[in-house]
Amino acid sequence: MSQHPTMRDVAAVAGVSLMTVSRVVNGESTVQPETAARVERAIRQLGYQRNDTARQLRRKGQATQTLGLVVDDLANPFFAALASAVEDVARQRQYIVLIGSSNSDLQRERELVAAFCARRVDGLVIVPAAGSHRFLREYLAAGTKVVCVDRRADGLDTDRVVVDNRQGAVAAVSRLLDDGHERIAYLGDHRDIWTVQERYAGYAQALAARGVPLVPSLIKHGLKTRQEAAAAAAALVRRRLPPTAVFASNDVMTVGAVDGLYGGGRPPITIVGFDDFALADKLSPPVTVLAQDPAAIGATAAQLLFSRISGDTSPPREVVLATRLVVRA
Amino acid sequence: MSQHPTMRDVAAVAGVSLMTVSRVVNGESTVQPETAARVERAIRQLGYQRNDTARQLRRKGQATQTLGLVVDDLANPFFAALASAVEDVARQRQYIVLIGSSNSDLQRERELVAAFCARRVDGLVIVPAAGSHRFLREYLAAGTKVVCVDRRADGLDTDRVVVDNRQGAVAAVSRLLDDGHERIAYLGDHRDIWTVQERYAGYAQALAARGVPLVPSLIKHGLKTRQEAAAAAAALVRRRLPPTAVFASNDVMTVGAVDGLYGGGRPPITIVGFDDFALADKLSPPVTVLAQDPAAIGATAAQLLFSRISGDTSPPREVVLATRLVVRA
DNA sequence: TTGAAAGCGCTAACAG
DNA sequence: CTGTTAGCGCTTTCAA
Repeated sequence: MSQHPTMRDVAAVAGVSLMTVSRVVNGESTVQPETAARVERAIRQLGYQRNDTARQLRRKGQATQTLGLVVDDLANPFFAALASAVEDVARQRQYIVLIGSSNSDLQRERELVAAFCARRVDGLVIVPAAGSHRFLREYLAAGTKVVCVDRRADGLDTDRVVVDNRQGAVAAVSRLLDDGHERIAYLGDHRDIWTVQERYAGYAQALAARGVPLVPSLIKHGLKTRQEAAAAAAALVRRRLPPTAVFASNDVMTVGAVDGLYGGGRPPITIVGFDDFALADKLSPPVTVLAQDPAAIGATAAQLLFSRISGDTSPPREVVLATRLVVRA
Repeated sequence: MSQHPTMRDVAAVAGVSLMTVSRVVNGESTVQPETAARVERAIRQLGYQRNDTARQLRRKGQATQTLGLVVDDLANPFFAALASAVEDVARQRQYIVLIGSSNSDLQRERELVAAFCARRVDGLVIVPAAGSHRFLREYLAAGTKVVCVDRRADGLDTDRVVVDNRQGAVAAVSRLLDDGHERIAYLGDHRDIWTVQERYAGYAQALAARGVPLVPSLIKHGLKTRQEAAAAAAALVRRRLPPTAVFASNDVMTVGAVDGLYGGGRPPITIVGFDDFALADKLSPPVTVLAQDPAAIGATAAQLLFSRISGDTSPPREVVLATRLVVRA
């Protein structure tokens, strides 16, 4: 329960000056082996561990070797995979990662960003919540690098890594139309989220391209949880004229749709969902999905961030990764 | 791209002393409103943001309000849910979280712990990798609080939160025996992981209790990935005398077993797995599981850690959470 | 090869 | 109410 010993303590025990301890701790070779050995003995004896925060303070202008990562919801496997990839890349550069979930709450996101920047992170990877991100400008102005992932940030032009949500949704819904479906329902999260907007736009665009009218009663926006999606899906099949297919705009919606539509002896309704998920191929019938690669998104974002930290000052870039329609019939 | 302005800069602009700026920044009410307003104007003008690392340095003996979290693999939904719960609890206490994955590598775990402690985290939540954790003693001695989760740490007596793995495995396998199974295969990860040991022990114990002999060729240890588990499962059914059931010792094994055993028109083999997973109930046949509550594990661990950080010095506690056998026939 | 002095950005403890 | 002084643990700079 003793406090942390300091270099001064080590110096006293080893009978040298504080500077000599500093040199040994930092592996400088200008210390006489004998002296270094005495210092190292003292270090072990006292259990000395360098205080990196104090170190960073003095080494001004130096990187803190810390990244901040703000995802929407870490418990969601999509964001978990993304976060894991960011951490992997960070590890290779000897960086450590501060993490937090915004839970789609802009205020919470701001608090996390503020807390991370107060700790002087070198860069931020952010899955932006809905709402204006002008507040980030002051951090950018102070030199903090920012890369947005998965979604575009409103009111801010930074590097970002996204997938082609609209084109993906068009492909998925077109496929359903090709297969003869006409009453295709839509299940989606709140439309203030950029990806949700794009995917819904793709849904509408694909229908319009074939002259199929949008049927408001087949369209459910604002679903936040698997349970809500399941309830919405179950309600759809109880209609006099149920849909023959459902387009689910993310993994939570898809799994919810499976909950609501599979089992119970009903003839299953075809589901196509954005985001791949484990065992989608083992359901009966299997679920066709638009697969993204969250690990690739995270890794790309982290690499982009490191190139900025290393001094790249070229104009903001947008990297658009493709989605892959995984047809499972 | 300007550097971060300091309190000194703000003071100069506002025409006050540095201390007055400090007082305003920290919301002390002893500053005359007019002066405070001038300072706040200067803060906005310069885009000043308090440097919390410098702050912590001076406020000695104070908490850094930072937690370190080391999981095995953040991309695994189980650990992601656990991590998310830790972060939730931390948020409520105004703490932020440093995170890292050990990928079952003790060396990597040590590096993460060292990096986190060098940043002077107040406490650590660790999913310990296999191997001796005596190295943690020096951090404990320095006052860092540690709670282990999911697994016991070899050679270290700290607070920990685990589930009753052995009893759970006994319950699961006994259930299979009750249903008339006798040739029950086992698929598991490397036995140097504590949970794996315990679950295998439970498997063996349940068989022994009924006088069913262990059949070495039905037992596959050391499987690390879903693919390896799938291959092992597929190999089992190609035997002359295939097992009639499989006990999968974690979610990766279970999903791999589903990969290897479901579909293809074969009569499916009964699977019982440790860890629940999404849509286990929607497979045909559905998969019976031993459900854990990773969020509860993480939240409990974080709460335990905070009680230690708050000064609780009672002897180390072990919290054992129950598993729940979710029978899906 | 080693050490002394100065100071990173901030706050505690006092003065005024 | 405001300012001055000292110093957190460390590194930079310069001197011995």
